[in-house]
Amino acid sequence: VTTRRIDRSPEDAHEHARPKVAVDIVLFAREENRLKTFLVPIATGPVREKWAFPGGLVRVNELLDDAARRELLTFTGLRDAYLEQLFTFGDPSRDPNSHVVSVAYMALTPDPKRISAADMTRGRWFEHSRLPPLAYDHGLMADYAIRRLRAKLEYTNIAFTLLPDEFTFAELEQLYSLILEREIDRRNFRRRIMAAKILRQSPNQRRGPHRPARLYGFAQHSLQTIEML
Amino acid sequence: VTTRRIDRSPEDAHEHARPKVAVDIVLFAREENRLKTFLVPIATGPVREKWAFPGGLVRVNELLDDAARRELLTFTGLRDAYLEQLFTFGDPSRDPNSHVVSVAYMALTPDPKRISAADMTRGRWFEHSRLPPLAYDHGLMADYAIRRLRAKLEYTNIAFTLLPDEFTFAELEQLYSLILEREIDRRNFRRRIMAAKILRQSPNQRRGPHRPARLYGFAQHSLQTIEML
DNA sequence: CCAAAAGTGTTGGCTCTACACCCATGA
DNA sequence: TCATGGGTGTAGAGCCAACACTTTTGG
Repeated sequence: VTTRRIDRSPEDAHEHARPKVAVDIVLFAREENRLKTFLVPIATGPVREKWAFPGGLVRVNELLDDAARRELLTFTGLRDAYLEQLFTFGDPSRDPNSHVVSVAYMALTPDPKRISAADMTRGRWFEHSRLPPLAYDHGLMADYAIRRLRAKLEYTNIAFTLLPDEFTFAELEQLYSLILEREIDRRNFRRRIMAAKILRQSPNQRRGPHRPARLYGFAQHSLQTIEML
Repeated sequence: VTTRRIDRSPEDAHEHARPKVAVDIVLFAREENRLKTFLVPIATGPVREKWAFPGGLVRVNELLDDAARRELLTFTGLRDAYLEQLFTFGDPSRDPNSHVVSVAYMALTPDPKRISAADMTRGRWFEHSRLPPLAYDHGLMADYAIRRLRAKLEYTNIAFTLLPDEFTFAELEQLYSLILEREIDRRNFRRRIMAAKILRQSPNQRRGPHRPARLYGFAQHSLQTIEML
């Protein structure tokens, strides 16, 4: 009888002959009405001169989510970004150095500015539509992440992770338009968002050289699944 | 003899202190108009007396998909099931023996009977709605898999992986009804499936003590994304 | 001729899309 | 008073859900 997962294989005789486990984090934020992604330069090795998402090896007895949070903190100083597992990339040739299985995460933060100057020396923001050459298979990860983000915008309240506590309807609409890369009808959009009941209205207003805008916040800061577009 | 049944800190603190990588496969098939899942008994160790999905460690320089195919072949003899990565489970406590990060896959096959008698000694089919106690976090995997399958039934032609080359419309409808656990209106269903243009009509018929049924097959045996329910 | 499953259309309600003008404010 | 962005309603089209009877065969 074949039993499960008892370490019998020849590889296991020598302990190092196992794939390593890493996490990589595709961090998105909205800045200057652009969708941006945080990248770190690779200084040495076969893929130097390229950029990569923040990431690193998972430690023994560490949760995957914790490893992702730890690496994100290390590279950006962010402590409370939204995190979501995307996909696991395991092609042995994805990293020319050794066989690394990488669990890709998407991270979303409302304030890219919170990354301190010190942390900014470790990497920088790029406009998502104009990424530099990426190391490993990080181009695949970028594609996967943006597709997931687009999909979730349409059927969840995930936008709360990318907006500050208070924002105008126009800002919410711009966020959608930006990420989905299409124009959005203001009236239909407002009607649907209101029907979804995911916003609370704030007593405050945003003022400017024009009619003041009402401010809103998300009613819940946890992911809700609701058909909205 | 099992190596490293319990690999604990003294050794793990050093260079071998890395999580292992495994794959686990949630295999679904339709049999006797029930949705069934293949499980393997755990013979020994802390979780004996429980059942688990087929799976095992990923080898160095092996693709994740290849590892999943290999383990599926080992446990079931199936060579050409549909395979799709689901999610990666990495809680260090999920396996009491050691820290194993497991990449869960969903597998789908049209003919559960193809599993030979020899392979059936390694495990057996269970009705998905009546699973025995599962080892590790395989209950989570089962949930994740069925949710993914339900979702994909609604917006892809994934049903081709669970049906033989030719089938009647009633069989297709039963498959949907079975997995989605709800009744389906025959007329509306037929209209939508036809509108999606995913079927080719066969010249053959299925006969019985009643009006013969036209046979159909899927036009493409590759995954297509098309809104269909 | 009976039992059993296969096959087929229509209607009303609802949802979605397209579309343009007035409002409130600061300068 | 003007420039700027904020806020609002409606009508027509298309889509979807609900619903029941006739057909074809084998026994």
